[in-house]
Amino acid sequence: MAIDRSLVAKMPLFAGLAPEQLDAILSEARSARYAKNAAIFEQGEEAHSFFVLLHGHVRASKTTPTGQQVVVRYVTPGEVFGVAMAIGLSTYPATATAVDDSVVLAWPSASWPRLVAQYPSLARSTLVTVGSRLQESHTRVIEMSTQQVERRVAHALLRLAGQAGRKVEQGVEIDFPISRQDIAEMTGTTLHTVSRTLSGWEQRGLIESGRQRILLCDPHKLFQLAEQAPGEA
Amino acid sequence: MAIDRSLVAKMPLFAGLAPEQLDAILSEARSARYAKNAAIFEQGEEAHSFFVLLHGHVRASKTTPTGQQVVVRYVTPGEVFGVAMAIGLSTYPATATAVDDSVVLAWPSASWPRLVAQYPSLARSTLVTVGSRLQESHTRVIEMSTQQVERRVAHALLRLAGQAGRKVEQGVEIDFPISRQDIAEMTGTTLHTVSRTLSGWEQRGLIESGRQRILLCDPHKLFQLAEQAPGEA
DNA sequence: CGGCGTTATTGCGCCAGCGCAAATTTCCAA
DNA sequence: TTGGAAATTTGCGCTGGCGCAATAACGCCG
Repeated sequence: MAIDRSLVAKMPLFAGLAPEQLDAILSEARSARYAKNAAIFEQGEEAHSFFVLLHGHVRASKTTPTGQQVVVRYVTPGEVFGVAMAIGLSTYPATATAVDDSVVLAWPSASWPRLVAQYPSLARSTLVTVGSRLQESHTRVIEMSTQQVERRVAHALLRLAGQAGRKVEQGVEIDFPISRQDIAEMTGTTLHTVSRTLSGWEQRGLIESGRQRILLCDPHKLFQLAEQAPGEA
Repeated sequence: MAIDRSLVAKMPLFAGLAPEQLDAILSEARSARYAKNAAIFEQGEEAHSFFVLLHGHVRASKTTPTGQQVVVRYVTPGEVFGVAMAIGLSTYPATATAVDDSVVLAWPSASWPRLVAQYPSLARSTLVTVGSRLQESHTRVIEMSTQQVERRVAHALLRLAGQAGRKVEQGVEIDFPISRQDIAEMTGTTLHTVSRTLSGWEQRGLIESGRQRILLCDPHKLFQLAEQAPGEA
């Protein structure tokens, strides 16, 4: 069963490849479907494959030795993930979980060296991808170093809305199930504090939320909140 | 003035290159010396060059719009830095400052696309480098999310000692000038808290410190401190 | 050798946000 | 429809560590 070229032609990873080259690469992939909450791979496991997300949403998270979890990022369709081999790791540094029913393409990690040798643009675009994740991670470090919780949560919501926001009548809704706990693990706080923060915003009409569901009603006000200096309340 | 191949032959960036290839690459580099506290490049500036550090130590830091600084990392000899172009940026995302008299090799960023096309192993090794920095950054996010200040500072010191530790009679000394403020900016705290923490350790004989100087007398105890669960005091 | 700027130390008060715990709501499966 | 698990909300008390401010030590340079 061949995979349709049009599904992936516009992905950054495959930029600069001729249609035949793309077909050749795709012919080596298998596609797989993961149900909501299914694990795609686990932290520490042998990195047998790398992936491109076609449909759905995937959470990448790390667990500390004491069992605490931290969400590294959410993967949106079109992104690569699990590229451990490319960055010199033989095991996955994080756990990938489908947060929604998801469809992926998968290649054996063992094919990576040959693929990059054959198609140098793969190395270039992967470098750009990893580089931008490094920037994001630095941004997160800076936020955690210099901002208090409310602003961090605001930033996190706006980022999620930008990556996976679905426009609806009353605003922008985050297009996959996400809990208070998840947001806490993204922002370095506790689900209690996130709950309190969101409750406050809901009362002020900035958001509307429910079980694993968040709708941004007033992204602009939220943005002001995220950017405002500590003094100006 | 040709640059001696032996200086750089063992660097990961140049792994897998033949001696002639190495010479060809080096022939395009210029070397430069920066005095202590000199800026090598500034955040936001056009990314004209990328660098390899030959000697000395360089601090990479980011400044927030409100003027707060965060230390991204310390560069040790043999490492590349300023590879903005390779990760798709046209300006430097951080400021690089020599913390000691330092010597670098520099290539024009404009040469990067040609160099990687010519020597694909450059892309591969840069990908590994950027990937490992991503891991480090994630580690830092996790530490800031889950550990309290004392453990974070302990981790930071141990990491610095590993990268730039100089064995002396009484222990391991960090081999470049570093202030309490610097450590605060690495760990997401304030210089006051760092000072108090280090004072405490000094009284317990774990370290010895002075102006911009830190000596680890008992790295093992420090390690226990860094790894111990919050409960076990 | 003395003055000055930088860096480090330390005391004190305060508060953002954590930890605990209990109640409540929502969803799902049987 | 009902039972139960998971997610969320909220109150309360406490504390780690920040902010401020004053002092002290260090090193450089004239």
